[in-house]
Amino acid sequence: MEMEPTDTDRYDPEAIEAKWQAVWAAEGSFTVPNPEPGAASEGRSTYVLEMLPYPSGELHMGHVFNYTLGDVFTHVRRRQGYTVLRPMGYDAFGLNSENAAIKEGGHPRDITNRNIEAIRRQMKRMGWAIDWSREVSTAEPEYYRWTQWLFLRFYERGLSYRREAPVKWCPKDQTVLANEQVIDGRCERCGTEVESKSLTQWFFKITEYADQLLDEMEALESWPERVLTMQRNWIGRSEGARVIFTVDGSGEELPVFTTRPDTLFGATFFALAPEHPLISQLTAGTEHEQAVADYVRHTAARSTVERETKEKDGVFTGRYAVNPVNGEAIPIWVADYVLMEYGTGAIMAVPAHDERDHQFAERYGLEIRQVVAPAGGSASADAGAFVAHTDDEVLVNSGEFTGLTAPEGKRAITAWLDERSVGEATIGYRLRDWLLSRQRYWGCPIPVVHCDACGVVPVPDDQLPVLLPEIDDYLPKGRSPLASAEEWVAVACPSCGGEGRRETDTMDTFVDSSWYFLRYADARNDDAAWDQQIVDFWLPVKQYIGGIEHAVLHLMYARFFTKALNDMELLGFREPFSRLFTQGMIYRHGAKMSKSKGNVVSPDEAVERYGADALRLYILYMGPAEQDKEWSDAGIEGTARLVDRVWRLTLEVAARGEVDAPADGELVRAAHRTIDRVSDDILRRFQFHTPIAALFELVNEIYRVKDDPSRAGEVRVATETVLSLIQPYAPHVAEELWERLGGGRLWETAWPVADPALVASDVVEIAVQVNGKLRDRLQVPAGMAEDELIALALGSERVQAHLGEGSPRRTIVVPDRLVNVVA
RNA sequence: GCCGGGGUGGCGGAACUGGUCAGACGCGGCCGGCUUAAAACCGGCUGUCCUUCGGGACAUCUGGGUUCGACUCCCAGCCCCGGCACCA
Repeated sequence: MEMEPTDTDRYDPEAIEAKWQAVWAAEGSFTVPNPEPGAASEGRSTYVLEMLPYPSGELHMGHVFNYTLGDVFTHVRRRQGYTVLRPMGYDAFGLNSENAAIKEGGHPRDITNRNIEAIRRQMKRMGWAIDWSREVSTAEPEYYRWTQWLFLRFYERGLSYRREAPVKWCPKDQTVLANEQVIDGRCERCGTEVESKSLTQWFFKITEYADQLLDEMEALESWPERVLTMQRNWIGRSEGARVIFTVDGSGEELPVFTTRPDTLFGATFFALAPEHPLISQLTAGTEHEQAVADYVRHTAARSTVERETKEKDGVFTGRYAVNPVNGEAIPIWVADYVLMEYGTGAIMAVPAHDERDHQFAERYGLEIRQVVAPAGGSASADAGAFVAHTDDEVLVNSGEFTGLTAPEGKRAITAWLDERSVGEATIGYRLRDWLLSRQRYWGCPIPVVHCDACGVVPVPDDQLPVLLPEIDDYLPKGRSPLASAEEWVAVACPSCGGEGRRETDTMDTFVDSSWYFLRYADARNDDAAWDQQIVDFWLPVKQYIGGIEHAVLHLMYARFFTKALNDMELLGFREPFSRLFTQGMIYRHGAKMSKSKGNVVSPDEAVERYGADALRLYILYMGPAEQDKEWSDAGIEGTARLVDRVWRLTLEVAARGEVDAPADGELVRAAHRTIDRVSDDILRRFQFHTPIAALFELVNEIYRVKDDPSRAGEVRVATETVLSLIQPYAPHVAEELWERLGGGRLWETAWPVADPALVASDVVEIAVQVNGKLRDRLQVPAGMAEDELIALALGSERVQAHLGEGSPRRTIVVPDRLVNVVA
């Protein structure tokens, strides 16, 4: 008679997950102590880090993916005997959280704290092995005190400064944005078209590190090529020359930047950006003054997007610039395709060799003079700008430089200019300084005081933190809401004691997240941002995991911070993240999961339905971690089935107790091969989906023979292997079943190592090919000699059938793998 | 335009340094078992075409090439994705 299954026999994820989560919490299982002073960071300690979440809502599947990936890696490393620092925190300040608060109606602090609680609960429900003793929130004074302290260190070194500059303004968010936060002329967060304004703002001098950010990429292991490319593109280094033209008549200098000094003899006009400060002076009192002023005004009224898309236009100033290389005076125009932000805001225009200059010259009938020609060719009739450049092109119509190749010409002309102090080799960058101030409430206050007598005065370290004042009306209104906290703003000048006013702008959230990975190492330090010995022990982060969307923003800012702090001798390393892994995004029904599209599957929903373990397995099984993936509701049922199969299998094995059957055989060999595959995939290849396929295979194999009593010993060994290998992916069910099998704490056991003798097989299958086509397969003992293999292969009937008459011309043997007979 | 990454069944993908019918594993589909029945579960089949059922031919975006042997290497092209872009 079949017995009714009892409750403890049925797989109940909710109950066992709650049980083990409680055990881990009670025992502080994943808490990692700081090292003893003087401990070397070499050897068996490591730092695994995933990008911290914004608490602007609940966790979504992208987070589940990110943190499960890190969790699997962490478990394996810990079981290999490594001490793994694996902390968690919340990027709690900033537009994300503040906008969430505005939407929900409430104070940002309350909404943020509520979201943090929800996220923490979700994280615990997923069973991630996090060291909760190091949890930080960037919006707490214990944290942002040190953000302010760091700002002051940058300020002391001239790496943060204030200046008036044209800046990008988001009219919806009512705040300025960093260049990195403007995508296609729109606000990165809300998609609103940004405007241009001239404002006095705070900047970090990241441009000073442009070359180091490029050159020190060499030190980065296994950063994805696309991330490095994006950073290179963003920094936009280009080598060229600074050439000093002069205003005809006044002699005033008009420097330009060009990457093509070899085309200097082809400059037929000169152009200034409409914002160029010299324009009014050049035209003052001339007949052109009115027309030029009108043009400048018109251009200013155009949006950035309009200016970029319409046909280039401009206006003549009536003045001329003198070309230093030949003394020629060329007309100075004002043209809207010249950008004030790049180079010097002025260009020498070479219509024959630049597409844009060519268009402009055509439109206004300006001279086009070819000075570079293809090798062996000569100056051709005008047929558009000749911009192709290969190294064998030669200079023509270029005075004493005629006949040189283009690269030679570049060097020679630059050297000629340099000798006469009218130019020099120089490098241009696309990268601009990082605009860090924001006219919003929910951020870290900038710790300076403005004093009429003393100017900008830093708040002394011992007066930190400058607490963010509690105000009711925090809504953005164009100037910082902090300005309305009058009692807070009014403060004695730390320098002279006179009347001072606090800075009312707050910092960009990316400042908070540019150093959080340092704080984790020494999260509870009340005396310093960190103890350098401790930070140097854990860091750099050995494995960083996060979304591709931070390829330029966060990842470049954090690199900049680390380099600057290293230069201040606060850190012993120059790159924060040795290895980086960027995960793909999760889609459903072909679109990114989002509330507005109604295609969201919440982690809570999936956990309730299938359990955290099935979700953890599925999220990693979907496909290669670095690619975008499509969520499938049916797909998760596959891994839920796997968990259930393992559950039923183990209970059967446990019910049998000890068995007499031998604990070796083909199934044990299969188990050892699986150990090899799983370890190699995770540790060497950083691949997380194929190990699950390997586990599916092993479980399938066990199921095929599990009812054969003579194999009960093998079945037990293989089942234990499955539990051990699945533990990083499905820690709750693995732990529960391990306990039921009579084991101790599975998460504390050593990660299994395959026995090489069991991985290798004594019988191998040899492929026999004729002319590269497979015709037969032979089972032979491993290590068979080549001539024996050839003899066997030639003896095969199938081979003979395809060989026909005559003897083979050649045979190729790959030991233990194949024989190829060439007829 | 410049830079980077890709293109494999109905779908997600596997094949790691060129070497066993390319397509593991999962999803979906088909068939069978169990069941009064259904679900669940268990087992089998599932690239295309031909077949005398032994097998054979074709097949990893397209076209060439290297090689005994190519998803993998080389050349040319097409397509998709990402970054940068009036950047001088």
